[in-house]
Amino acid sequence: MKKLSIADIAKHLHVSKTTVSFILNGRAQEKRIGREVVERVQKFVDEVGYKPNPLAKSLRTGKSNTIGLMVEDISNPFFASIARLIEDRAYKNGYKIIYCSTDNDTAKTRDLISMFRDRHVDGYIIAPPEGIEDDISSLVKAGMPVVLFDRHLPNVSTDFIEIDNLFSTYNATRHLIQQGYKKIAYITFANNQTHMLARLEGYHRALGESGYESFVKEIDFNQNDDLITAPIAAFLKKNKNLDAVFFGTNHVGACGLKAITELGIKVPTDLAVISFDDYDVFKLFSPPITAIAQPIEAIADSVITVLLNRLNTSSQHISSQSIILKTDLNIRRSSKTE
Amino acid sequence: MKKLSIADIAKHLHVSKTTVSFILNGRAQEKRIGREVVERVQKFVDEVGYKPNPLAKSLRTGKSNTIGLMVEDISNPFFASIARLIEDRAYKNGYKIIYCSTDNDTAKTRDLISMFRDRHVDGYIIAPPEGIEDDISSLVKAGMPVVLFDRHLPNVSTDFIEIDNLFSTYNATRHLIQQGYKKIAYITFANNQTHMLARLEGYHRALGESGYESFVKEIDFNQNDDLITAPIAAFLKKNKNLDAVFFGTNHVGACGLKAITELGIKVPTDLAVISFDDYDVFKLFSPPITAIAQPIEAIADSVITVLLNRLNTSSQHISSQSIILKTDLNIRRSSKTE
DNA sequence: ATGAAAGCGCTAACAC
DNA sequence: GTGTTAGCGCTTTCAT
Repeated sequence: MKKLSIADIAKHLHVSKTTVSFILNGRAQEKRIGREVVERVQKFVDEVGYKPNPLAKSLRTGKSNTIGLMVEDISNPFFASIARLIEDRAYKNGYKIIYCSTDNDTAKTRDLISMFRDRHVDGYIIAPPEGIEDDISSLVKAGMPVVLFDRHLPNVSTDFIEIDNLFSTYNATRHLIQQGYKKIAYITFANNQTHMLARLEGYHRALGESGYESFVKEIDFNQNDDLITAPIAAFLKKNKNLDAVFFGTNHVGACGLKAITELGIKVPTDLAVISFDDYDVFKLFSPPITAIAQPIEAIADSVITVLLNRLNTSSQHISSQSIILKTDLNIRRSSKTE
Repeated sequence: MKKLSIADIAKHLHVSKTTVSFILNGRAQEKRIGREVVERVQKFVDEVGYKPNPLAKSLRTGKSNTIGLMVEDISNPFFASIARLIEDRAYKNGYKIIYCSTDNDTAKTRDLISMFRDRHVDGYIIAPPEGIEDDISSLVKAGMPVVLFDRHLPNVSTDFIEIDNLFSTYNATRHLIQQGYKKIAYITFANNQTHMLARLEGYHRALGESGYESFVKEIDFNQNDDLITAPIAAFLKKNKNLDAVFFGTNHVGACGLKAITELGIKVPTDLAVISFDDYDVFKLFSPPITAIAQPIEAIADSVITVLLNRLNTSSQHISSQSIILKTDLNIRRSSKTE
């Protein structure tokens, strides 16, 4: 039983392909096609379960009903959760997602973008790595809907969704200070993108207000956890005078806890701990770790809403919009003195 | 600057589309096209960076170079990691992945399969939910390459990759028994699929050999963690006489630890703990949790190798193959008496 | 060894 | 209102 085409339907019903096509695309009314015909076509289509071939449709219309999603690493729970929510919303709106992990690697990302473009994706959702400005710009200039999230590119004018990174770390650092901690270190990935710079800035600002010294340790981004854990352990070992440590991402935080465990450091008596991103590990660690929770649902929702909006209204005249979302500081025992 | 088509190339070079097409598809030799022509075409194509439109190609050939990946939940670290590895390998082989989460929901999965089929995916990688036998069967009968993983469907003859579930739980339960534990509970999702039944069976077999009583608690699969944690907590509260507990999946394990923490149960003094699947949380919990680690890389590798193999050799005469992989029991402090 | 042309299944401009 | 038809960009048969 071969799959039937619109031509088969038309022939069987003794009407033309056009008529069927119009009806299927909901333009029957607009084209003033007779009720009776519309019903006959609808009925038959339902009966045989005919579905237009999306490939042919895409070739003809130039739209693929596909969204390209590029995250840092799909196996990172933060990105995986967001991907999950975006996926749901996209499918509900008739779009499918093709995704890939950039590893924060510019060259890889460039390849991936060109692959997406070859595949004729209709829109892009990207957590961009450094140095990818030009590629994104040319995408935008070509009229492609592009929504950035998690971070943005200052010189590229396109939609983006971010959280209030600066306030988040500022607020969390203030919390540590209020708890009486004075020697607060900040451990993070070496990264000069908006989100990480803002986080660092929030930390510095809070310390500055209290006239405290800052201790920053930057780790190179890496897929291998040992290469993250080891430098953290070394740093903590060398700086025994610290009384608190702030981890800049969930990944750094998880590796940091590994280092702390290995070194036998007691939390919070020896060292208070806060991490960016909330994560199973932080809730279950003993003591539970104070963490900055990003509003995953709200992020995913905003991202897809903004993108679908662009996709549907072909209106280029909406200039780019940015949405900044709030985070929650979940205070747990790792950062409390009493 | 419009994207050029094969016709543009042909016109520019004063050859026919056919010639260009043959050269691009590496059939120059076979078609005995002159070296000189081949080189000219190659050079020009490289120069202008021409890429054939995959949509048109797909429409014509019926192949989409797309693999459909269906997992239980892409935000589960186990599936996310596997997806990540499969993604890498697939891209390297010119395939793209479109994925979705089934939530172990048969109706949803059915819809998703039909969507994938409409999209003309070339092959399927599926962690199937219960009750989906017929749909998978008809896929297989239609000649589609389908690789199942994590679990399989006994009545469907297609390739699958699994781990040795029965031995894994048997072995881990034996370990608990050797450590002197006698009242060992097994907490798992209510599920009648091959992998979960085998795990349960391994547990029972080990207990049976020692003549110990079994205590099984089944939890309904759910997206909401609280609805998993609560019944576990209730179970543990009601059965204070237990001296060890075995969690059947990483998700149950993580929620179980939450329950244990909330109840203030001391591990392993009050209760020894083992979980299926290894996971950050288990390594960092204090004490670290003994866990059965699945060979993620090997699973992903086998899955994609088997599928690519099917995809390339159009040989239907390879009857279905199954691969069973070994797990590692990572013994940690949560299950040791001394 | 190379080219003309058919056709994959669909949409939409244009004719009637 | 409905039908005819020309493509979208590619592969491949068949003729030369």
